[in-house]
Amino acid sequence: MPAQMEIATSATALKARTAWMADLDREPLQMTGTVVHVGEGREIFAEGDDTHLFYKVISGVVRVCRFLSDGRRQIEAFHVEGEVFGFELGEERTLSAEAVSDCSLVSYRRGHIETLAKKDQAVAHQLFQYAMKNLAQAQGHCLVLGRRGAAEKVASFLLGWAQHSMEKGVVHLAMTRQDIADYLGLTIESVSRSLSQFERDGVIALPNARQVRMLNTDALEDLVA
Amino acid sequence: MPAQMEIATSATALKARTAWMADLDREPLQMTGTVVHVGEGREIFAEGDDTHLFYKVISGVVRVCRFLSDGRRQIEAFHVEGEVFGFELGEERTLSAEAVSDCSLVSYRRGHIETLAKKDQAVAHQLFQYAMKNLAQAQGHCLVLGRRGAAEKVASFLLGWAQHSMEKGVVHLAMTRQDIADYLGLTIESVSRSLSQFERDGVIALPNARQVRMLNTDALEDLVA
DNA sequence: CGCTTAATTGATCAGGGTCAATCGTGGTGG
DNA sequence: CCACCACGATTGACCCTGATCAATTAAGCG
Repeated sequence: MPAQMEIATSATALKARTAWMADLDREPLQMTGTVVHVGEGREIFAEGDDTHLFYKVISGVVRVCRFLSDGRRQIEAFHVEGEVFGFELGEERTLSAEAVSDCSLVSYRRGHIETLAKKDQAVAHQLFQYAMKNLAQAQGHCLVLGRRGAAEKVASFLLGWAQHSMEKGVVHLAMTRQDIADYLGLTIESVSRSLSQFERDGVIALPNARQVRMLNTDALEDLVA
Repeated sequence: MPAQMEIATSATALKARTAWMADLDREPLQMTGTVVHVGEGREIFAEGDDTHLFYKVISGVVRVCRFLSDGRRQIEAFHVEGEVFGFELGEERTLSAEAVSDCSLVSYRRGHIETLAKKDQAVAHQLFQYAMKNLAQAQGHCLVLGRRGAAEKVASFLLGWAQHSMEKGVVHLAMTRQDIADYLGLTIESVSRSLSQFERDGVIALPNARQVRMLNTDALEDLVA
């Protein structure tokens, strides 16, 4: 368990109705977790770690990834508020996770939740839903990775990310170009070039590297087809 | 529901201890399914279909895939004996499935199983396990798709497939080159060239297009790293 | 105000896509 | 039984996209 994660307070002690508790009634996991804060770039867990904890994102963005022996990195998924990540079948992790931005998470004890799930079918159902959500995400990711063109991939990523973090037509990218590249199986240069090209085509505007104004969503959707 | 699937017999009526029932005791889904046979190349379900059925493979190989509007196909996964496929979150399927070879499957009614799962935690747990298995598979697939080289991808596929169907050092490929290509995000030609190169390098032998004799597994594993 | 790191842009190159021809094999029908 | 056909697989030639290498710009931050 990484030292850089600071335990803020037990979730059970939290009285304030914060965002992650917004749907209390439909959230059987509510009372069982511990809130932790993780600074930008910090490790949440690493390949080879024990799998006895898993997490739910309260705020911030998390990347889950795998490293190849030659140093390349494949980002499996970005996780945002409300999403659960970090459960695996085996005892030992095959993936690692880091905070893309400062994050607040709830950590759950796997064994504890499994015990709960045995008694309470609502917990079991919730767990299953989270697993399925992640599965659907991974399958969508496969589709993007299988796509031929770099522009297609970047467009696909933009549209997907826009669904999370668009505000008045402006998407805030929490992650670096390198993160995007590692997510899409491209190089940083290809990502940059695709974005520049979109801007030249008047499809997006880039007020700064982290802000994308969506000018012509349809054009992107045509690309993704 | 495709007409080409012929219902053989209710699973509950099956007395013979066939392979798919081998681990009866650990299989809470055992008594609830219907056995169907699907001929090679036949559709099992299509994008847009209802999700009220899901399946378990008794024998044969199934491909689960998605079609892009321009006709390209991304194969999400190949499923073999013992694997479960075809459950999705929504009411409507986002994926289609076809028989790569003649298949025997058990189909389960989603609603029925969900009712069971509410009463029997063992069923719920089993379902969760299957979902997680598919998740792990999809994540592994992402890793392969993200890889740079064609040879790396093909090597990775061969090693993965060998774990299912190797027999005395010979792997039988149930699928065509096109299937492999669509699974790996390559063209048929690139797959063929990679295999030919492996053969020239003495890493494999290709007695015929569907048989691969593994001569130097280590060399392949080095490629995949 | 420099220093550091991220991002963009340009030039070149190689891997894989594309197009096309050939080979091989299994199935069918004369 | 064999000839032919159809389809999958292989091989070759060429081209294009994206990787690589390198230089420049931009943006935080002490």
